[in-house]
Amino acid sequence: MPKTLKDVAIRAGVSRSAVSRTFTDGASVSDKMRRRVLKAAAELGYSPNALASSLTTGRTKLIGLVSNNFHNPIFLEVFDRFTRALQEKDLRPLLVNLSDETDPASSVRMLRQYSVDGVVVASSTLPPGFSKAFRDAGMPVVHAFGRPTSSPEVHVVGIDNIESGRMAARTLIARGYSDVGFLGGPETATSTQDRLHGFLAEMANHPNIRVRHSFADAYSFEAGRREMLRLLADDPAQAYFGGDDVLSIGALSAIGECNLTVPGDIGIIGLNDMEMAAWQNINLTTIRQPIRHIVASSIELMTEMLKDPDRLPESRIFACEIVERGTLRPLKAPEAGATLASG
Amino acid sequence: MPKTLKDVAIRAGVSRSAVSRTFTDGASVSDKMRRRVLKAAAELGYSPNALASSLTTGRTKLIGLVSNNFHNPIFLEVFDRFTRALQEKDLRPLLVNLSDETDPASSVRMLRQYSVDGVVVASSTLPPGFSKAFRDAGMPVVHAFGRPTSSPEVHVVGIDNIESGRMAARTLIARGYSDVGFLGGPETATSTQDRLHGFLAEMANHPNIRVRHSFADAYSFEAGRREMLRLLADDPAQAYFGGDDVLSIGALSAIGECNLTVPGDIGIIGLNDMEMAAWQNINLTTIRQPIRHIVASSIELMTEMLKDPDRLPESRIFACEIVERGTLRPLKAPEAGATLASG
DNA sequence: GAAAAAATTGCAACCGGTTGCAAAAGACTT
DNA sequence: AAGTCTTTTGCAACCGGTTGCAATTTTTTC
Repeated sequence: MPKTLKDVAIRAGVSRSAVSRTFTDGASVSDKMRRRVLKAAAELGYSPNALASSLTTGRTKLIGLVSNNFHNPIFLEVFDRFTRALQEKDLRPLLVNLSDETDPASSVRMLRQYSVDGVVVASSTLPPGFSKAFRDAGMPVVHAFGRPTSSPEVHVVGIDNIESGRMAARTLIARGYSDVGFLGGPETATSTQDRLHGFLAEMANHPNIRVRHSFADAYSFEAGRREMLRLLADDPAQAYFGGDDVLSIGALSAIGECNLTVPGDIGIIGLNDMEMAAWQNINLTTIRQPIRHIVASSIELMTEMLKDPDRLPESRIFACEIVERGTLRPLKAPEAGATLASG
Repeated sequence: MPKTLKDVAIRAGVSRSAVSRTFTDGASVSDKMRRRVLKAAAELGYSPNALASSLTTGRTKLIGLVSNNFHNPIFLEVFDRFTRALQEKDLRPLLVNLSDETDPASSVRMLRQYSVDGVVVASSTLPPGFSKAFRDAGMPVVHAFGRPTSSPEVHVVGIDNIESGRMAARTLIARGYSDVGFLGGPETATSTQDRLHGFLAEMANHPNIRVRHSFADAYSFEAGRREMLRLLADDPAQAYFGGDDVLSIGALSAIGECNLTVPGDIGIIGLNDMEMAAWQNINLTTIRQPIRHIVASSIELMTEMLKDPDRLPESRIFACEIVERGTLRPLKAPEAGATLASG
């Protein structure tokens, strides 16, 4: 049913090469020829078959978009941005849902069968083994929201989780809390570990502050709520650094359910700054992860890789910033500056 | 770099056809041959190129997953379910983000270039013109979350919005509200129109109940909040049927900001039953849209279409159900049954 | 054990494009 | 107008598979 190169060639009375050339830019075609071909093509409603051309060119313009985060609303925004950015560059996202996949092998096969030009892994919880498996299969890989290291094995774009842990700590310190908690996401996630590490490191400078930590078993509302209920049942801290925003919102719910107030009885600071955090009935103080930049930078890295596949892996680290809302007690003006400066 | 059919054929010392046949099921190959080929393939790490084979078979196993709803958290669940269901059937979702697209032409071209086997349109707000454009380009189409009609032009799977409007109305009536409002999504969306229609139709049976309606300009938190703030500023109704859950949560926020209580001062019923609706600090009474079934049914319809492209378009309508939570005043036991029965 | 039927295999053409190469056509010189 | 240099064009081979057909092998039948 769909028209082919040949149909157009016949109709225009020219060779198939001529038609092919008018549709590949940079090819040598006279203006007269081009017009003639385009006319015939328009009459037939022809559009070239990208898959067929990929056979000879070796490029499909297909990019695997791989994730296992289909429950954290922040990833809807991530997908939105990724798909738009890819489309703008004339690339097509082939979505791969790794939600309950533990073995990279089958996803590698899947993506190889479709000869994707590259793979964007968008996940804060997928182990690095996945990205490496894709790379080992010879595909350019960018791991967005991954764990940047000084000698990355694949391109990684993300935030400095250690620093964001410190940032949370400094924020709590500046507000004069003397008994704080780290309410992390899954203990095994590297992001959790790094944030905890930074948090504790910063707190170590303040021996008079009591610090404890515990973990929820997922970056989810319910996990955050459950863990907070547990904490509230037995001598809670004054303020917590929640693993991420959804988890923190779960914690807020738990606090509300126990008829305690925020920030009066308990303070919370999250991480992500998802849309919901700004909702007036949530109004979560949080650390903003610059999603826009992370996505843009990942795509940029990917297009670079497409040009030069041998590019050395690189980590791109973005700074986070505190977004002040209503779930922490206000700064105490005088000491605050001093404390921050010392951090 | 990746191995080809030919490599395997040479290594196994057989013809290319033999290799091809061992990888296409239903083809005639002896056991001995198959083992021999598989061995060679394994040694080389060969996996067939799906795109190349699509050239001759005419099937890419690529399904366009088209949506413009990248801001409503409910769609993350929708994408999750769709991608998993497709993967299970050995189909691959090619994601197309139509967020600011108004003209179907370019998306049709995009999908045709990749010879997708079919298109799933997942959207409650895309005009039917899009689905038709895909169909006219010769692709099997299923419009999920679309507007079912009695003589659909493409397959449509969704809920009966008129009936859900009635359902909301009956629910409010049963709770004895005498002054109710319809707080719709964008006025132009067919889903909004249908729900309003059903809502008003049911209310027409109860002339003693005061009814008004207005519209938010999007299915979003902020739109819902803004419209509710406007309503609260000037003689609000006792209870509202919100366009969907996000919008209703926005309305809840507005109510809270005005220091009014729910359901004491104002009642709200939403639609969707998104995950968040169940969060304890939201606890929204709502009408559940059976996403699971809608997705499953859409995929089922799609696979049917792949077998028989000439299948006549069909509407599949799923029933919704009320999910009782905390944003409406409780049922009044005696009259309630009677009122419901009369609806 | 030979003939007939069934199953397996390879050949070669094809799917819808691209591209190196040589021939043809145009543009420029003188 | 002939010769040279560019540009444009078509031919034909190729990309990585599939498949109809005929040849070959295996199995069945008597």
